[in-house]
Amino acid sequence: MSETSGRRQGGRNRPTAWVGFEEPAAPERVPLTRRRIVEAAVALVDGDGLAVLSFRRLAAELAVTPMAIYGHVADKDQLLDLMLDYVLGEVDLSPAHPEPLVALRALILDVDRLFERHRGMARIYGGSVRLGPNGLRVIDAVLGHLLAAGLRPKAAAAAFLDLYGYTVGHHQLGRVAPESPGAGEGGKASPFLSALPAVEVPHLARAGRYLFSGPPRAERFERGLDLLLDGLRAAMD
Amino acid sequence: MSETSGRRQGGRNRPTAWVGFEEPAAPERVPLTRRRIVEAAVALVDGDGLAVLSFRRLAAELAVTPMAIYGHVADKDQLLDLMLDYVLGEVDLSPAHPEPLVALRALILDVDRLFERHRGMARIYGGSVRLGPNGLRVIDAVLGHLLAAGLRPKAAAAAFLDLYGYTVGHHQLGRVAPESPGAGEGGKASPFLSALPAVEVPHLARAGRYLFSGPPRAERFERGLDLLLDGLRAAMD
DNA sequence: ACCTGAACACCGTTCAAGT
DNA sequence: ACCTGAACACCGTTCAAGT
Repeated sequence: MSETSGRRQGGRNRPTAWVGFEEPAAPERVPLTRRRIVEAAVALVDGDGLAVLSFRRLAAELAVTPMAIYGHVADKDQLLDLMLDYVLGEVDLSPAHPEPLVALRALILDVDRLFERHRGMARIYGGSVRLGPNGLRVIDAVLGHLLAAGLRPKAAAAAFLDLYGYTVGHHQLGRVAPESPGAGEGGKASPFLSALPAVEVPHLARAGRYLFSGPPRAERFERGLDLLLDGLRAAMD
Repeated sequence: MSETSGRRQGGRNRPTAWVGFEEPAAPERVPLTRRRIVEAAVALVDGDGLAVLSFRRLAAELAVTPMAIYGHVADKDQLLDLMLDYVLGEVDLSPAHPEPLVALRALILDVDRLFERHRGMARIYGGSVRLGPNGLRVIDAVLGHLLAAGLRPKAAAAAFLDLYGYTVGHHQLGRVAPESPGAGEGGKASPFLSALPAVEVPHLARAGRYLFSGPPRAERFERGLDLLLDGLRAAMD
């Protein structure tokens, strides 16, 4: 249905004849770079979801043959790694607060907003991911705050996994919504809240409507994050 | 390489001649049912990972044409929904303890063990999921314990999402490991811990080795779960 | 009613060739 | 050095046909 979108730029079918009327020396053909590929891929996923990302679609977007991409990226797995590291470069790592756990809170919330901006990117963690420089810097910053708060290295590593796992998981479950349009990536709705058998699932009938109709996901994330941080603080004493 | 595995049962090439020597009335052709399809799909994913699940491969495993599956399952999305609900039926919902939060802890740990048994199944939550009866029963049980602990419906719904999001997220990040064989689904290693630039990421250099070489994932999960539950308890007073 | 076979519109990726 | 074109071995899914 949207298979012509790659040709919309019109950079492909330039005139063949008309000698003397060509463009002066305009670089019609922008050189393909790894950065251009990754940026186009992220934009594609931001717009239409991770499911539509393919070398062929991406190549069309770049007005290039699918095989041209292989000159700059080894395979699709590496492309996903590069995309993840590219968006992780947007995280603000400057410590915004002298109190380590408060600075950490701000950092994690920034990561949360990142995955809110780039929906579908959190799903990449579902596969096996090779971390790049930006990913390493984010981990390092989180560990830095945890160590500064007084945690021993082993406890800091465990806390990082808890916090980051919670963040990634929240972005997968937080998008499962019933009947709200455009909730699922493919627009698929899950209308399970309508006509619930109250006899079989009485508690769901009571509290179920707050599962998805409550406060927005980002706010719910912040509440759960505070649970984890409070637990961390309590465990330190 | 393993493309012949579907024919190993030998149910396909029965003798055509030899009249009078046929099997008496043995039902050589086991009828295809939705249950058989879902069980085979779960077994396939348990063995080789979610990536190898295809209607064609599944059909080979069942000694059937790919199209035969469509008689019992609408499409691949529905198959994933059915698989998830099938394994969620293995969760023990009986309250093992009079104290609600202790019973809840046991329940969540049982879900964790479930995703440990069926690796790759937690990844299904990355897409849009329609919940089945078993999935609803699990949510209902979690909400029941939270309500019994004294949480108001709205707070119980929020706590469910925190706990379940943490569980699913932990099963995705917890499998990202460097260089350990068979860690990633495709066996892909991520050797980032070797030769880390200590100047750029000093905290990672200090605590990074505990990220993956520490206690096993299940134990780390339990520690993080207690953080959440302690935070819940503290927030109730 | 249930399964098959051929076909369509896609994939990632390899190989040999073009400029 | 960088891009193209054709081809291979896969996908999910539709359609028309078999029994």
